[in-house]
Amino acid sequence: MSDPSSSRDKILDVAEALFARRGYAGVGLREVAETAGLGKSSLFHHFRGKTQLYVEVQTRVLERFRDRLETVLGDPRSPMARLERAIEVMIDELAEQPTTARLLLRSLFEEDDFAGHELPEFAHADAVLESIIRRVAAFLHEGIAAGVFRDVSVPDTVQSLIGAIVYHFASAEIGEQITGGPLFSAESVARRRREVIALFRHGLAAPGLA
Amino acid sequence: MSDPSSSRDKILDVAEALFARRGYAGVGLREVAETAGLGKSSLFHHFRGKTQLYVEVQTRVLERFRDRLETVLGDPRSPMARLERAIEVMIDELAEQPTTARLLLRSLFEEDDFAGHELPEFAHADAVLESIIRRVAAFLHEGIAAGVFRDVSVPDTVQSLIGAIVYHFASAEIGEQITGGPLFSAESVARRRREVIALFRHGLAAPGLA
DNA sequence: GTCTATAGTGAGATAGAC
DNA sequence: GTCTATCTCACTATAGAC
Repeated sequence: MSDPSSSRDKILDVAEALFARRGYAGVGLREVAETAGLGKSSLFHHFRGKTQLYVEVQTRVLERFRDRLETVLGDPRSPMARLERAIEVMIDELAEQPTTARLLLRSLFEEDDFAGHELPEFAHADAVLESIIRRVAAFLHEGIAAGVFRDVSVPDTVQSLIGAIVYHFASAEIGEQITGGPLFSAESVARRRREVIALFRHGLAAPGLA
Repeated sequence: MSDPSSSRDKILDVAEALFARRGYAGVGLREVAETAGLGKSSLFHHFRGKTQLYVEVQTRVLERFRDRLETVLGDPRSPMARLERAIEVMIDELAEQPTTARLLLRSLFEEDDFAGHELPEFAHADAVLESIIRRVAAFLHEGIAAGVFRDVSVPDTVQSLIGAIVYHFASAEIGEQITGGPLFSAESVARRRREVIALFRHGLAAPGLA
């Protein structure tokens, strides 16, 4: 979370927490403003409107995620070692910031929820998301070409990774009901890392390379 | 989808489609009523309010899902064969009704979005969801005890299954961007079935039983 | 069982003083 | 850069005629 020295950053931080919990339509600007310690009208000095605020929140989250993923997928290890490190890094990123997974999941399936598709900021957020997806897909193709991974469908594997990693940390109350404990405790996160890595290591490994 | 002979069913069908796309807060009763061919006030003759309507929509979806899952997990085959059939059945259920996955995913991480936790209908919907989760967890425990599955964390595996199956069909526009084609076409669904089954067959199999 | 009319509230957004 | 005041609109819900 950025240093909320300026009002702008404070608003973004507050809006991130609220949008993550209740989504675009479920949050009112009055609540954002009051939580940030401002009057409602002051928001419009910093953002052109609700949709722009939402898109900027999403963009911050997507860029944070992309930056951490970029560094780990680019290093010169074996595909399997990089897969495991990438899963670790993504899980750690989502575990450190409980709002991230929910916002990410919302950005993945909520496109209909708000009107902002025409904003220039929306195009940028979309480009960041697309670059993340392309980066992961390219990495999987490498691993298949190297004979380390099975000849899986890359798009389906991307979807399964998103499902296993992002959904879990977005699932909140239900996730805690399923796991029978907190999602974000150190031991719960460590177990999730182990389990997801094991699932995909066994699930993707080329035959004979188990 | 039920036969919309009665106004009540028609309203439920319309509300299901709208809530799936835009969530609880994103849908207004005016739009529901008009799409169903009624005046806004007529909704209140059939439902006590917006939250009850939403919970009934969710309940219908959850019960449909539970019923199909129940039959396949109970049959007397090997755990691995049942796992594969269960994945097939769940995917087919989500593929036949494009609204189902989105509503299911919303019910899994949107608990904060609306106030209806005190409704008696909510308790029932919650019980259905819990029974689905318990049923899957019990099945995984059986397979581990039989030595067919690795000694995985059952809750984490439940979460990974939900992620891989439900998220994919809820991902809509982004999912189509990732896969480069429609999510609900026959070939896309068939590929998803193959890929998810393969991932979990290899990912869960006990060593030496690949 | 559906309608019109309306109450009552809160939303997003704007104008303009300070 | 923040505020008060206000506009306009949509929302959930209710009352009561037909």
